[in-house]
Amino acid sequence: MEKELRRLPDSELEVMQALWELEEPIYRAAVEEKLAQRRLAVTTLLTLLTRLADKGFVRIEKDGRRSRYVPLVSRKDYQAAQSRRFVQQVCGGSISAFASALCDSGLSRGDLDELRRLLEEDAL
Amino acid sequence: MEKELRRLPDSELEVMQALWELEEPIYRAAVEEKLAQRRLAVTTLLTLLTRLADKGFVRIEKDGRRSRYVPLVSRKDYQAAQSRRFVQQVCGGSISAFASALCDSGLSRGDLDELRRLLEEDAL
DNA sequence: ATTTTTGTTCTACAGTTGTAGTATATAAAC
DNA sequence: GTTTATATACTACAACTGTAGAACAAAAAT
Repeated sequence: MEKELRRLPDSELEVMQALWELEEPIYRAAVEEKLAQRRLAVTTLLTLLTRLADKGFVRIEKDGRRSRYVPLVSRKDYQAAQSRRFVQQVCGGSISAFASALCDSGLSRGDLDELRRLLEEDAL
Repeated sequence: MEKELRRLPDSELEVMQALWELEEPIYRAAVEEKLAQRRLAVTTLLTLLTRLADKGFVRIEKDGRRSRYVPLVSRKDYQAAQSRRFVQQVCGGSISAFASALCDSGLSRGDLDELRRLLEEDAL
């Protein structure tokens, strides 16, 4: 959980999100379908998958003419690493700044309450 | 508070952080000093300030040969906007995912408790 | 007045990101 | 076996980012 995962660019993150939601084995077609609303050219998607592999987020396994895409970083680890980065970089490590930011972020009162409740639960 | 502020690249954000910590009027020398540990070439800093101006985050006012740099976006607004973006983009809008991410983020127990307390306070 | 310093603007350039066309290999259909 | 459809790899390219040297203007020093 303590890995220093680099922040992914938006387009690559979207692809990772798709991978995280799919069940292995994952082939290109499934990713494409999951990202249907994006309307990416097939080659664009393949480029992004290759870049994710270059960065160590995905392993590409050949399976005949096709490829299987295996996520190497878990969603959980990525989210945890980026949360840390966010508090550090955007809020200068200040928890109070972070709390105010959340309160002003446009999250609903309900969301904020839920967050508080979840933090409480976890504290036990 | 509801502005859609674009995410700044790391280097530009660092400069903004410096601007937010300084008191106006802000001249280049002060920013340079605040960022002393970065050891940027003067021209690099000036490039970043210009780019921030292009993006509407800073206004540059001529004062003889020198320039004053006036932040146009408040730290608070930026942090709020980026918090929203973070929950949406990284956590897919899921508060529970966000809460777990925070718990796994390496923030200390104390920090998490403080965050919960601050959210509670604000809820009143 | 000339040299030196200082402050900014221009130009530059490699690496990253967003996006996709072209080429190539191979499997499927005829 | 030749045509056709697929899947991936290679190439491309503009915009953005990180970083800074070169050019230029003006003020300060001599």
